[in-house]
Amino acid sequence: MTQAVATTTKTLDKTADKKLSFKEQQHKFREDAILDTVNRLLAQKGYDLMTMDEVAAEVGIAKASLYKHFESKETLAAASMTRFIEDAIAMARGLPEHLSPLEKLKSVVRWAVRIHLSGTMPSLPSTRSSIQQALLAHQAYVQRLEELTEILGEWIGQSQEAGDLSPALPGEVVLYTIYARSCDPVADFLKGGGAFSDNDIIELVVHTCFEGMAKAPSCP
Amino acid sequence: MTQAVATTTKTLDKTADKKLSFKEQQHKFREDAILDTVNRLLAQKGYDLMTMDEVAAEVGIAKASLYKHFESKETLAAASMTRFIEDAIAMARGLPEHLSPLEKLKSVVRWAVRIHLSGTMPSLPSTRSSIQQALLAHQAYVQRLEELTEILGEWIGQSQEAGDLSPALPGEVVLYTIYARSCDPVADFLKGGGAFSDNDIIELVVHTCFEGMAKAPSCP
DNA sequence: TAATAAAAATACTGATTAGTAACTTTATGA
DNA sequence: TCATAAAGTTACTAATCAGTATTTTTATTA
Repeated sequence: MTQAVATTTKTLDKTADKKLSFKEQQHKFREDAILDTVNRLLAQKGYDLMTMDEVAAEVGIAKASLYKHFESKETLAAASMTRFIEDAIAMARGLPEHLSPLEKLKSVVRWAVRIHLSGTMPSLPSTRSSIQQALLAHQAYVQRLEELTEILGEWIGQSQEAGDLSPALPGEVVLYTIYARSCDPVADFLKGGGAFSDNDIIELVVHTCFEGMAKAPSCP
Repeated sequence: MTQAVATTTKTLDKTADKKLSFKEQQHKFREDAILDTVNRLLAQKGYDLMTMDEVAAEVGIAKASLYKHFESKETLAAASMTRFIEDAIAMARGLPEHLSPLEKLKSVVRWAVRIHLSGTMPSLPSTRSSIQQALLAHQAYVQRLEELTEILGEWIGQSQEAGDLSPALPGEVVLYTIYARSCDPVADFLKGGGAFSDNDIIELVVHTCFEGMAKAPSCP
């Protein structure tokens, strides 16, 4: 695993190690295919309802083969989550420099909600899932999450100093709120209603997240 | 079931039918005890991870006895949810008349977040739970939910007309957002952090819900 | 107090599912 | 071409859990 995370998947990466010949490339390719499927299944049904048989069937391999790649269901889900956070970090780092910290934060939420709406965000439903706790034992995941948190934390501080974000709100509140809005069930409900396009939904979620629902008091 | 829903539980209701002698009273009492337990377990672990053996054990009865009261796990969860919505309706109807519609909406969110924080909100984690869909087949639940939705819908319309809520936001967006904020995982995270009291958390959630996180532009 | 009916407990069934042991195929390199 | 090692497959195990058939207890009424 020579990194090469970046966008979403299927990186062939011919440049670096030529050693990754065939077998190893194929291995990595399949591993990415597995993670893609897991992302989708986690998004659709959540950890508890996702079965290893199902994952194997959708990828088109035998269940036992799954265990040649990942040692347990827990590890598999953790890998899926980790890759997602890595994508988020890459996205955040790739944001244009000229954007204000607040605009950067909004961009992250937009990006996440779009993925959520596409049905490929491996977000474990809510706090209460058998995995949520176990996840904290997975070093790679925790490390990436901390990395992302640091990036966002910086922007939050800057936004508050710049007077774009309410300085009265504790940083953790802003951070958790941004994370929570990124997989907000409101987006699902609105999508289910069918009255709005994905873009509409994204802007509605971002707007209520940052501007709230109350009407801004008009200046006299 | 002569209604008698009201607050939380254990209504003995000696006034009405004297016919409810002992056995029947005991029956209803136990049913309420079961639902209390289910509320707590649903809040803690969610539908999929809650087992009928566990419910029985916590109530202090045998599993088979559970099935004398509720015909299936699904029915049991639906009953729990239904009672909760009934409580919400009673709460909403009991709000002081003098409050503005916006204040009433905020009060509902406050009430719900407080219950959520107390660990007794039977909210099924997110959209992806095996029960969420099945729930829509339960008449009583759907009916109560519609009733609550109508009450809140009215207040939302009034708030928008009064210029308290942004008229640009579609009513459904406001409604779904209020429902979602009522079981917002942000509250759990903040509680887990330990830095805030329940009252702090409630006000933070209500504030970000209605006023957002952006700093209100100062009037020149 | 005896008869009876409701409710509770014991002890099962059958289905599902994470994980594995043993065997087979396939690509690599000598 | 043949030995080998990795990856794949089939066919299992063991555990968990919703739901139930049967027996036992408890409470009410005659």
